[in-house]
Amino acid sequence: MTIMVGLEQKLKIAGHKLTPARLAVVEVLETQHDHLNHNQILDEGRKLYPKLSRATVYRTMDLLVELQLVRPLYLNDPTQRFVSAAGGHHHLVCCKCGETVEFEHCTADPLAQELAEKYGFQIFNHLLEFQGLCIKCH
Amino acid sequence: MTIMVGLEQKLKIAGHKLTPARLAVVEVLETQHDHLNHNQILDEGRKLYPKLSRATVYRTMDLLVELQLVRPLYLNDPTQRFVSAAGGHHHLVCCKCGETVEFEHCTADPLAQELAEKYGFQIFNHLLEFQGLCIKCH
DNA sequence: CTATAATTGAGATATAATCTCATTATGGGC
DNA sequence: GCCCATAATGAGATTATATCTCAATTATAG
Repeated sequence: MTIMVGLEQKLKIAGHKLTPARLAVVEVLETQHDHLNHNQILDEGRKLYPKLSRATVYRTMDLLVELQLVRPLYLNDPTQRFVSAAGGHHHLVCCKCGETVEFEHCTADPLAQELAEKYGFQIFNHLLEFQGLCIKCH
Repeated sequence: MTIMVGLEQKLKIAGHKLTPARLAVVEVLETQHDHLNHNQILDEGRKLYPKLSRATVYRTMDLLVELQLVRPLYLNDPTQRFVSAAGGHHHLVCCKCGETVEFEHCTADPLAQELAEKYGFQIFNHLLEFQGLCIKCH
C-alpha cells in the first residue's frame, strides 16, 4: 500500500500515542501489498515486533478505519481486509476462482457529489466491485 | 427482495431438487427485505419449515451465489449478507452508525462493458458502495 | 523525572463458518 | 403409482474469526 505513507504522522496529529505495536502495524501496511487481513497483518507485524497481540491489531485497524485512513473490504472469503481509504477502490472479482484485478478509471466521483447533496452524507471514499468470471473460468 | 421472484424455477431448471428446506430459504428471500444474513434467513426459514438446519442455509446460499441469482455483500458487521444479483447494487454506508441508504441511479454500466473487453471478464453484476458519515453523524 | 491516562498482551469468550456422516427424500424411469 | 440412485439434509462437532476483560505497562505532557 504505497499510497498509505504517513499514517504515523496522521496518528500522532489525531492525538494517539506512537507505540511500538502501532508502529509495527503501520509499517506493515505501508510496505506490504494491498488486501491484507488481520491475520496477515499480525504475522507480518510480529516479524517487526514479536510481542504484538491479535487484539492490538484489531484495535489499531479499528482506529485507522475511524480516522478514515483505511477502509475495510471483503473478497472471496469471510475475512475482513483493508485498503487505503484515499479516493476510491475498484476491482473485478472472479466468483469462481476468486482472482481479483484492480483498475483505476472510474466514473463514481461525480455521482458522489450528487448523492452527498441528495442524502446529506459526507462522503469519503467508495468501493466499486464488478463480479463475474475471469478469462480462465469461462 | 421482490426482484428475486422465480428463484424456485431457476433452481429447478439448473437441475437441483426442490426440497422443502430450499423452498423455505427461497420463500424467505422472496418475501423479506434485502441484506439478510445467514442467521436471519435461518430464523425466518424455520418459521416456514422448523427442521431447517444452519448447514442447509449455508449450502443453499452457496448454490444461489454460484448460479448468479444472489450476491454476497458485507455491511458494518462481520456477517455475510445477500442481495439480488440482478444488475447492480448501490448504497451509502455511514461508517459511524452503520446506517445504509440504497439508491438506483448509477454510472457503472458503460464501465462494465469497457472492463469486460479490457480484462476478458464476463461481468454479471456490480456493487457500488460509498462510505461516509450520515446526516445525523456529522 | 513524575504522574496519569492511554495502551497493551494474554487468554477467555462469543460469534460465524465449515465439515462429517448417518439418514432421508426428490424426481426420473418404468 | 412405485423403486431406486443419488442428491440433499440435520445435528452436532470442529475450525476460524472477532470481541472482550483486566491487570500490567508505557508514551507523553508538564
